[in-house]
Amino acid sequence: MMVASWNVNSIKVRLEQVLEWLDSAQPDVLGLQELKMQTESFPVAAFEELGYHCAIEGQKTYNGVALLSRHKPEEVTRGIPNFSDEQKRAIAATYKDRRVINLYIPNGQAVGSEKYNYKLNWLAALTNWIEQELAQHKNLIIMGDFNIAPDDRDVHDPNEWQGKILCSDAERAALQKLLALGLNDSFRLFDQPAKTFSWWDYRAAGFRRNRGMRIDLLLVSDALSNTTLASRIDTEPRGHERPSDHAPVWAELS
DNA sequence: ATGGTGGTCCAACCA
Repeated sequence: MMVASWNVNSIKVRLEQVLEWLDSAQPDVLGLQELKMQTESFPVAAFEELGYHCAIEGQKTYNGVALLSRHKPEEVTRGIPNFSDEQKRAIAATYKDRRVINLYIPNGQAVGSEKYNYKLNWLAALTNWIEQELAQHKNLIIMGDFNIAPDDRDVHDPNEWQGKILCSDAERAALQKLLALGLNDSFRLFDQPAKTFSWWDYRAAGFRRNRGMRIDLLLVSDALSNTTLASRIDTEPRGHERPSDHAPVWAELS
């Protein structure tokens, strides 16, 4: 089973690139973030033609997440239960014996800002929810744009980013608290090349200079860690014309 | 040099 995650930064602009990637990579599940489109406008027919079901949580202009899948989604959950949020950032579904959660975690703008506090509150609500999900679903996969670089290996220049947004102690501690529930960063279950990133700023030729961060993650529950066969980042689409600023990340599970 | 690019949607916000 191949699972993948991609922040597409507008599904309208990136539709052809996503269809092309699905056709070549053939994942069983693909989580998309930053649709920037209302649910009713989502191009369902284009994905159904490739044999994918769609579960969508969209909104106008900002945010928005979707799960595309070979199998029919069951038990679809939209948003974090019992957490009031205008911003559409979470969707979950069950496929056979596996629960998949797709997240677009808030960016947080700058440490100490109002958006940063929203991010930390969001992460606290997420952790409460995931604790409940894990109690019900041993086989849990959490994917998405976490907007957190787990540690300094995931940052092109750790000194430059020390204590800044995506790297601050409180964000990293929140991620560690989530992992401590019984989840694993699938990428780090394997040897990986140094300086492997999933996001590069559009500005200042970030991709060409590999000034990136690894902020797109695929977490697998303890029950699934021994069944995880590979976890990679496909940087190829980031070099396309009119690319998303994020690359797709994927994992293969037995 | 404290910017820069890109998406949404047309002024200003978000990343």
